[in-house]
Amino acid sequence: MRILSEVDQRIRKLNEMDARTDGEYVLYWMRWNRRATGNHALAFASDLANRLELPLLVFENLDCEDRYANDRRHTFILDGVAETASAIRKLGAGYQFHLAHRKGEEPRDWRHVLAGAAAVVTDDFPESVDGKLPKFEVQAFAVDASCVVPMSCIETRCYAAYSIRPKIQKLLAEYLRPAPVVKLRKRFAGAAEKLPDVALVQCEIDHTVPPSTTFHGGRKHAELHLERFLENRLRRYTSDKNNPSAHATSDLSPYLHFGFISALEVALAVGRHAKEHKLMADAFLEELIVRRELAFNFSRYSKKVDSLDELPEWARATLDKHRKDAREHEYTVKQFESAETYDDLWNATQKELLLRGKIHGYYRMYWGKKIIEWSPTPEEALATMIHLHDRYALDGQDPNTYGNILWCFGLHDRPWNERPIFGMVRWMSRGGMDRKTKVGDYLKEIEYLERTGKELIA
DNA sequence: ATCGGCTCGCGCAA
DNA sequence: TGCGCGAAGCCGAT
Repeated sequence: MRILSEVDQRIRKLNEMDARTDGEYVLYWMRWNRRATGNHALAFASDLANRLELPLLVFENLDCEDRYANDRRHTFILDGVAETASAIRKLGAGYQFHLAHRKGEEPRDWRHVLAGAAAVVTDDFPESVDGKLPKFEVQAFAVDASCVVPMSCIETRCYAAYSIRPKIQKLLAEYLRPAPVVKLRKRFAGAAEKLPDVALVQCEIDHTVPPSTTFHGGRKHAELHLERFLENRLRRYTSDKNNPSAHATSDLSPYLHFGFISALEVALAVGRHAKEHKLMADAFLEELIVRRELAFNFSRYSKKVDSLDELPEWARATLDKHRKDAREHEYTVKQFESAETYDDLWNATQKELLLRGKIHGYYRMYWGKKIIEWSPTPEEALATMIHLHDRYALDGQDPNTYGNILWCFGLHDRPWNERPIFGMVRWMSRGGMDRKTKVGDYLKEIEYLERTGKELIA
């Protein structure tokens, strides 16, 4: 009983319909949480299937609709499909995956799959990032399986970490527990459908962005990263997290973004190590939960996440006041994209994005601040950052990423000394990077990665 | 090396 | 109504 009430806050009815009595199964449309374990949406769908005495069918798909759809993201997603399929089928549910090859192509059998559903469950995600969900002609639910503390528990927009932190802390005891494991009572009948043969060349996507040199998709790789973090990195986390060449962070953001692993699963795993590394765990959980969920809160209460409109008033005013300030260096999107600035550290961070598909969190702040400094206007700087993330980052198009990018413009931050271009928005300098991080080691690492396509330290 | 000031406004105590 | 303090810093004074 407890479990159900606990799950309630995660569940949003998408309409007032009843389950269809002639339905053959409950359908879970897996979109943001591509995993078979630790998934509240899957758990709710399973529970619903049991209550209706029906089997469960999981439908996952990948289309070419995103204008930035490319080999990198497609590969990362497809890496995980066989694993997900086998794990879902082991639960006794059906699993279908559809890969669209053309833009505008409706998932094969989608109408047919929908027509057989007594009810539909899908992942809940902030609409400013997710877009509008289709109208379902059948009972439908959206479940928040992304946040540790469900987004709906925080009923106001929060202006900074300090305002969401106590709210989350208070609810953590209730929500920091594993997603329920639900045993399906009815097996999905019928032979397992063959997974699609993957021929990326045939997909109508951008083939000029190659797969990441470093990150492979799927549950197994997510778990390997988590294990490596717990074994080798967590104990150094607070001292080294802002020194990229020390590799003390989890590198889990691509896996969290595609839902191969959940923040809750990571938090619980870190919690089990917390006795030995209490302070480290606290610092990590602050970022994994408080700051990540502050970003979800921002997306949830924003109309647009890719604009400066939602910045605090002081930030918009101060950036506007300095709009016409002279730029000592100014670059075009193309120059940024191909890492052609005068600053070797900045160029290396951009190359990290081009090659690994992800920039270390600390250097990403520097990367963003410099794009503001070297762009003709704040609006163009924002557009450049979003373009580069959309195109190259495996953790792009995520509430967390929009939060990180807009932080560079003052979101969730406070004013500081007024200076050119930035006004009172916090500034970061190359001197600071040289002082606080081992820039030389990082440059070597990226140079090696660029030359060989391999990581210097495996 | 360390420290205070910078500057605004939310959120809570009173 | 007042007050403390804050998403990751910088700079200049000591």
